Amino acid sequence: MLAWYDNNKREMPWRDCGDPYKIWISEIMLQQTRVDQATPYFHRFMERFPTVESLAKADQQEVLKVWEGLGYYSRARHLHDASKLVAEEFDGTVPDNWDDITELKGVGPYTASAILSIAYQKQHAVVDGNVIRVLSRYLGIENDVRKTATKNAIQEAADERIPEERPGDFNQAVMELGATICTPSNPDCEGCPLQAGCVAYKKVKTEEIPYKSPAKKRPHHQIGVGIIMNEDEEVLIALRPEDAMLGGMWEFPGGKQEEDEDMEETVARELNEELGVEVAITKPFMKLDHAYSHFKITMHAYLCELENGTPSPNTSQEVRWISIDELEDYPFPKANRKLTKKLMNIDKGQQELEI
DNA sequence: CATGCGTGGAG
DNA sequence: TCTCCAAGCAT
Repeated sequence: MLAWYDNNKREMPWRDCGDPYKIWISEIMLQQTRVDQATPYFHRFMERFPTVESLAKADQQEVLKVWEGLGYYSRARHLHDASKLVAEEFDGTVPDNWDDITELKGVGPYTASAILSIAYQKQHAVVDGNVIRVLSRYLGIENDVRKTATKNAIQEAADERIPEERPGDFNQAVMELGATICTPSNPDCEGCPLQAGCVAYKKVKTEEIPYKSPAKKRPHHQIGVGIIMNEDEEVLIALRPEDAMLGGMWEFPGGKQEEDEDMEETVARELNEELGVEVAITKPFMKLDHAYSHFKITMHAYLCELENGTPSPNTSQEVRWISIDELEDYPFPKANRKLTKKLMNIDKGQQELEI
């Protein structure tokens, strides 16, 4: 296993650096995220926040701005909170033991094991999606891997096999094998160093194992959004509640279409509920599809004008009028970012025409 | 213990 | 276009 890894390991941001802070950041970013997607974010993050102290001193908005586009934004908020704990309670050093490190927000069994084994050579086995796939096939575990009980059994099996020597490399080897050889479909069994002892291979069951019960279908919602523009060509944006989905990110106000309601009515109603104002719809601006983790939307955005009232943050932390130029300075989630990009492109085009 | 949380790439 | 899935965690 280790010999295979030494000959086949890919370039990893944390490899050979041994810096617990870098490994911590990497592992948080890699939760539910592919290496290729996280890598550029890792480099930008380290450039902006090179030390625990620099991260602990930063504003949450700065952290979320660097995280923008990576998703699962609670990871960024929890990481930021945890950096303050490390700075204040652990002398700026990432803890090197289970009890302390699992006190950090966002650090669960996987991340704790990864940091302790890779940064500190401690004997803790990681269990992630790759390990679940490799071990379920290798051991012939046919139970539903969505179940907690099955994952617990795999954790036990991994704990029994984590070696005293090079535990971090062993963990990375299993994950790497899962990412490159023991893939979900069409695994490369002929190139696999574990073929001889693999139950799934012997039983010709690599397609049946791991067994996963069917996922629930994601509902599809129609969302109406209002881009309110004032005489100074500023637009109104709202800061989402801390503990909500996309918490701490900015957005254009809006919400779900209700039955017997056309989309312009939806926008007017939502803006009235969220801001306490009356608006007039100026014209349709953009329609786009987007998929979140557990539902899908079609977003219908309209340009609006304020007719009555002063916007107040009824359902948000804060509302703010900003110029089109400033939109890029604020952290927006993906769907809203598509709207700001179009606004910025139009704005730029007009300026060029005026010149 | 089950469910809610983003996004982008692959098939 | 659609579904699945990827180095999980908090609640």
